[in-house]
Amino acid sequence: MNDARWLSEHEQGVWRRFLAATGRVNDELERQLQRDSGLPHAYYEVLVSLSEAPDRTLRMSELAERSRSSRSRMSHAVARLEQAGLIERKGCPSDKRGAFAVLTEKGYSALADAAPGHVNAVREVLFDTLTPNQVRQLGEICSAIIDGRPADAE
Amino acid sequence: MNDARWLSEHEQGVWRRFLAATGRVNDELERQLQRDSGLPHAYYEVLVSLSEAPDRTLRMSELAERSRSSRSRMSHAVARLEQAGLIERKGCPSDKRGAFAVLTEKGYSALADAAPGHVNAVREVLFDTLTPNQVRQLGEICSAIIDGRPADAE
DNA sequence: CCTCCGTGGTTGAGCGTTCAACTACATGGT
DNA sequence: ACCATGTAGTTGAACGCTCAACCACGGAGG
Repeated sequence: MNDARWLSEHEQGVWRRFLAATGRVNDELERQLQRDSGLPHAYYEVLVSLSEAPDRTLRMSELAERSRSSRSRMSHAVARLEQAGLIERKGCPSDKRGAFAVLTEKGYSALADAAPGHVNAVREVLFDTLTPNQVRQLGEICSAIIDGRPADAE
Repeated sequence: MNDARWLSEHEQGVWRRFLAATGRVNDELERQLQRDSGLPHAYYEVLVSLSEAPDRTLRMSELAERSRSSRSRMSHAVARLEQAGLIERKGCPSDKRGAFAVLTEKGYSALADAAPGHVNAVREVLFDTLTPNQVRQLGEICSAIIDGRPADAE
């Protein structure tokens, strides 16, 4: 068990705190949303994506991309949200394989009801605990991770 | 939909990148571990906790705490890992309600086999993309989030 | 001793995610 | 026109997590 580039003591500390911190953020959000709106965070984000799209409508694959989700997952999710009346499916005339997901009125108000509590939870668990400088740093760190290569930061 | 402390443009950008970045890290690790070892990341961490404990043994509740997990989840997890032969359960003589989880030899070698690839994945997705300064910043940010209150950082 | 409550841990149902098929349609080449 | 290949989306089974209920034991008070 000693033939690889192990983490230094410091790196290991950061890594464990990273897991603890991101775990805490996720758990907090998940519990808050589930408790107050009966929605998993992933489904909440689907509603957000649709609410921001023109005509509150998106292709399934667009929706999957924006939620960084697989097509399969989105299929299941939309099925569930449809049966809850928050989304409707519509076929695509120009490409008969395609399908649109449309946010219903009920879906929009569910989102509007859920949003304030959600934003509040995000503030409490993240932004209220960080200095403005740390928020900026976190933004750059996340950009670097997303891009998957070193970013030029101070 | 306008009666709460909404996020500023900048905060929203950071928040979305935060979700994308942490999602990416999680997905990457989950896939790598599942592919190369057939273990979910959560189960891998259980093995790590046990491997670091004296006699490679821990009480169920200790194990749950260290993995920031519920007792129920740990019960299911240990059941699964036991049936895979990586862990054994032992009763506690002094408190007949209690139960110990013990890492087996097979469990230890499964961990030893999985560790290098895992560490490598952690490096690739996180530490290789950040400057040393950013790593330090990330550590402090995570500490602040864990503590749930502002930390005094530069 | 007995009762009451708190604790350690397990169980089962319900749900979301994953993975590997699978259907249906589009598109390019011959 | 035909076939191959690729793309859009769905489906079902397996699995992990959550939640509420539950069992078994320990400890304190009467």
